[in-house]
Amino acid sequence: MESPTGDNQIGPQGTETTIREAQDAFVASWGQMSGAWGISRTMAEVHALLFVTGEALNTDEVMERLQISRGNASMSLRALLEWGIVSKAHKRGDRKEYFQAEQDVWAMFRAIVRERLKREVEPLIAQIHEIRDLTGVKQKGKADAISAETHLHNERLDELVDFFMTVDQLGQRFASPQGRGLRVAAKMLAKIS
Amino acid sequence: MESPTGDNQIGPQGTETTIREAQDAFVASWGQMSGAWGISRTMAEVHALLFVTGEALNTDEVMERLQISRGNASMSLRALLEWGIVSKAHKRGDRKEYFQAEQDVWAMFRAIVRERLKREVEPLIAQIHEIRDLTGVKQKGKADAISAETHLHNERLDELVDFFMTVDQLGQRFASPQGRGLRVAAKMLAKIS
DNA sequence: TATTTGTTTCAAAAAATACTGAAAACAATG
DNA sequence: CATTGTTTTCAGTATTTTTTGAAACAAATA
Repeated sequence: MESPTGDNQIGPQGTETTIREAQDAFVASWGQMSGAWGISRTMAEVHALLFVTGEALNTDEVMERLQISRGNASMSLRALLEWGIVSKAHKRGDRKEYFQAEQDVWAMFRAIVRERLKREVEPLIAQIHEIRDLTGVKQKGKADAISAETHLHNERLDELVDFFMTVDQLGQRFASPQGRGLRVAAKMLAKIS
Repeated sequence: MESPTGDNQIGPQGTETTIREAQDAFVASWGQMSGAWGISRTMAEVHALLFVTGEALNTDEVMERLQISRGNASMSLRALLEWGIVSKAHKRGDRKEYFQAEQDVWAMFRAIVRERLKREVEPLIAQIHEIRDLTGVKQKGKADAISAETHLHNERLDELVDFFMTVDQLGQRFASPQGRGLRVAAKMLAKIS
């Protein structure tokens, strides 16, 4: 079939082809992980595309490159904006909106951690707290007539809440803008064998 | 309807009812998180049930309590065994297999981290490495005729691999049996404000 | 204000995923 | 090795999630 788009096939054809293949392979690879992270395949692929090209693309370019519908592209891009790992951009003399991915990998994962704490960990802590209160408020002093079974149940939930609160606090530190320094700390810590 | 099972309704009825409700609430709550973690709702619920009751239950008890089919229960339990957060147990004079959840919350998350590194992070590192090699092997010395675009592409993937390798190494330390000590370290680190 | 261009929404369709239930495989016991 | 009790498998079905595409909406232009 003939190419309907006037694609920029500058430079030696071999090189250009290879980079496009590498990009496509990355998009597919990133998309495969989507299931494990609780996001849709398309959302992961759109992010992968923006990240790996490093360019600011508009909705039509994303649709064309990933062969997806307009609605799907629109929703995926909006979700990525909400996650804070993609931002809007504009080009002079063009009314279309362009989208670009955060290029700093550490900044990108700080944003992801921030968002997952907010969406998953914190609501879970709140819920477990509520459930915990069903079987007696946490207070050492009260020598109430609590069955051994209830006591164990309470201890299990307390331990869980404690764990998630630690995760939340650690995550917050990592995710905060000041958390930048953690990049160095983490790499050092990881290396010590 | 009449209760077909001779359930152990020992103790004051009020107390027993409350703990059952708290357990059910926890099962539901834990089940809700399943989507975000890429596992099925049932698998999360089965784990929640075993964790929150602290008991060793057999397949029929799990089926009855969660109102799920035998096949579903069997597959969920096996998956949990593979994750290493549930183990088999046996009762004297009973041919059925019983299942119990890891009760130490930190040990449980060490197992989860270990498994997720193995299933998700490490394969991803391998894949990105392959993709990276499509556009030239990593070697500073080679003053090859590489386009600026390719150079940037390579840098992006290198940064990503580097990040995931750091995560993998940090995770391994946390997940290792020796990582036990990290529990204390993490709690301390989280508290410093 | 009408027109043109671009974006969002959402009901319906498609695709992916999870669940059931019954049969097969397996294991313990006499 | 036949019987009985238990677990696993898997084809078919049900449910949930994702995607499409067209209408509604919004913003800029003439």
